[in-house]
Amino acid sequence: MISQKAKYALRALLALAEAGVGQSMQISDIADGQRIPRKFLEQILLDLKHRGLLSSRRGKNGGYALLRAPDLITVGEVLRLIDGPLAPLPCLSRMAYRRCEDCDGEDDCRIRRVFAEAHRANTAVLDATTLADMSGGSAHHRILGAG
Amino acid sequence: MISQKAKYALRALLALAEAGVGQSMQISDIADGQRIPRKFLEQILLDLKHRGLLSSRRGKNGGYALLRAPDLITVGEVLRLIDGPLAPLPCLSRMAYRRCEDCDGEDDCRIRRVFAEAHRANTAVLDATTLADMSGGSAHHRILGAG
DNA sequence: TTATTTCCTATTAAGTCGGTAGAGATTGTC
DNA sequence: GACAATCTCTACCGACTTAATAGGAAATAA
Ligand code: FES
Ligand code: FES
Repeated sequence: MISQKAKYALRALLALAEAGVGQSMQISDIADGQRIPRKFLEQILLDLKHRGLLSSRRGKNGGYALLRAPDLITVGEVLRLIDGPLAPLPCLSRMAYRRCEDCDGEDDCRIRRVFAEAHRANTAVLDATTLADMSGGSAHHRILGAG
Repeated sequence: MISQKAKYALRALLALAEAGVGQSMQISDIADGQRIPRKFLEQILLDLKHRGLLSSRRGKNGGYALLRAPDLITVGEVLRLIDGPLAPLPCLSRMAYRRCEDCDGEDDCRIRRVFAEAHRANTAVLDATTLADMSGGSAHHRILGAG
């Protein structure tokens, strides 16, 4: 399961994407519109800002805005920012690789082999789908749409 | 990430699969051979027995044995038994469906749509790969091998 | 100067993870 | 029957994560 936090993040980003790349929205507006606890959303947006996905302005007429076009932000990227590694095994993570201490060797590991394939299939979808694809309404996106 | 427990379970089942369907192995033998904490493995095997995957016998010369042929036990099934639902969202789980209370409707939910596809891709692999496939050494198995 | 808004840190309650501990029940052997 | 081996069951533990909530500090606009 993805975390509730990641789900909130995606909904918030989707709202910002639909507002437009330069356009800013305030926390309260997003929280109200998307049914997200306000103070929780504060943390999430702040986090996304620190990680370079959003810009912000304080004070009156402040708010958050996307720093990148929606078709350049993938679901996989957002998920990794919020929930951490997508990989089902530490030895398969690209962002947080860790050797499996209880396995003999990665090349021979039969568990690793099957999960590598499942992981590849999974991330093929998540890393190919952008916020723009999600907004579009159609389930098709870059890779699958072309296939 | 899958849990350490699930990883242990798969390794133990793989050991039992290689011993043969009727053949039994003792907890200690599996624990030693697979580098799994003995008492933890006890719980895992007991759990797998209660869930109908293993048979057991107590007392001297006791042990555990597979109740089904290795080519009839999928990785996906084991994972669901140990870790619970594989689905990335409650509204996508077949074994533990729960409505998403913070979403408007499932048909319109854009988050649901992308994760449904990722989930389908993921489980296509996990539900098609059996213990026998894993033992086989080749990365190919039923569905992918045929495609 | 005041209202508005984001920024930041701390705290919390409940749950999960990866074990450990120890007594009980069953089976085989002498 | 005694005894050892083995699985069975329940409880417990510390560390960590999750989904928030709280409250004040800092910046901005009017
Ligand atoms: S090497 Fe990572 S699961 Fe075996
Ligand atoms: S309906 Fe389940 S994520 Fe929206």
